Amino acid sequence: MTDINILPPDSGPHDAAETAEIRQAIELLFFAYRDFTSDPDVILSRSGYGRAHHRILHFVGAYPGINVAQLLAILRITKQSLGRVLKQLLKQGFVEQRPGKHDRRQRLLFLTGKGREFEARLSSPQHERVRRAFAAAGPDAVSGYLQVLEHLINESERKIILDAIKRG
Amino acid sequence: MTDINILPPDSGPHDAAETAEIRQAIELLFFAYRDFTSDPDVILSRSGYGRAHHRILHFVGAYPGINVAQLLAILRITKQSLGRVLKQLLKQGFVEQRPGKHDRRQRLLFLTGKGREFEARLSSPQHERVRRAFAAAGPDAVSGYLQVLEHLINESERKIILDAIKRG
DNA sequence: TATTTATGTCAGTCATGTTGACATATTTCG
DNA sequence: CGAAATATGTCAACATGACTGACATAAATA
Repeated sequence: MTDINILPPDSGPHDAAETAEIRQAIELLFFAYRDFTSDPDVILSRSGYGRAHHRILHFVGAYPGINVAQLLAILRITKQSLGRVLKQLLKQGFVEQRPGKHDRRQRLLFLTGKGREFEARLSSPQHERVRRAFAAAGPDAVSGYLQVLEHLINESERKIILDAIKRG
Repeated sequence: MTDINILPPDSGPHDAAETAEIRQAIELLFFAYRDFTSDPDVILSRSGYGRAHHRILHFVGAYPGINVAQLLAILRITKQSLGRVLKQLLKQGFVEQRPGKHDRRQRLLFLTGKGREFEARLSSPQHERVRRAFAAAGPDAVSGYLQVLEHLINESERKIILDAIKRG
């Protein structure tokens, strides 16, 4: 037992206390996201739609005139997956398509009045949750929150996404 | 046209600029979570497992001796859903069960050595992502980030969850 | 004109969630 | 002690939303 135990045991490439902090932060993100996404689910399941519908409604609402390829890139799903859900939203009159001005192969997507109404109803409990959390945590905390989220995004796409979000 | 247009148009119960800020924050959370969860997917799909397996491995690893009911409450799924995935993890020797000391009906869950190893491999890219984001954003931002996440959690369970996370 | 691109669609499969019903062991209550 | 409640497991059927692979059409581009 001639060890000189200055460092804590099992201190690998990363500090153990720091690792615990990271684990806690990961769990916090899990729980926050779990509750955050549960808000629209109540309304959705009563209406016979799912989260996939909400995601489409959100991004078409936020970026009117978005095309199919862009939507696919955002959602990271295949066109077959998107197609099934989007077809329903078109048929129900929540979303409409117009051919692109410059490229007439493209189908630009827009929410109809009915679509905007439904999207707002789905989003409102989520908006309220975020609004309350921001108010409770205060502006400095919000700023830090946004900074960390930005850095969690893949660096390769970070700039493009941030630009799009701010313009949207 | 005798309107006195002092307020911006369509200013409902909430300020329009604030609403835009909330929408941006929601999208940022979506993109951050999307990329955050994509990390283990690469390893998982190569191994023939899914996110459901990872979630179980994470929480059993973080809370050794957790029982089935607690795990169900955290994941918010039915015991049938949990059962299917947990059964595989037991059979593959990643998780083991021991009867509860006080209540022998309970099955307390633990990771095996093999399970700890696999969990660490799955989590490491996620940990690295968070670690880098925290380092880039700085300690004050991290503190704000955590504060906001806490307030996004349902208020009714917030205290219990936070206590559990900090003890875990 | 030939090729590439943007989109749509058919068919089959998989992962993971759901509900409902029922079984077993154990604890707790009257 | 015996009855009821609890913790867990399991069977079956079904829904949602992912996936792959193949193929079709219209429009842009080389």
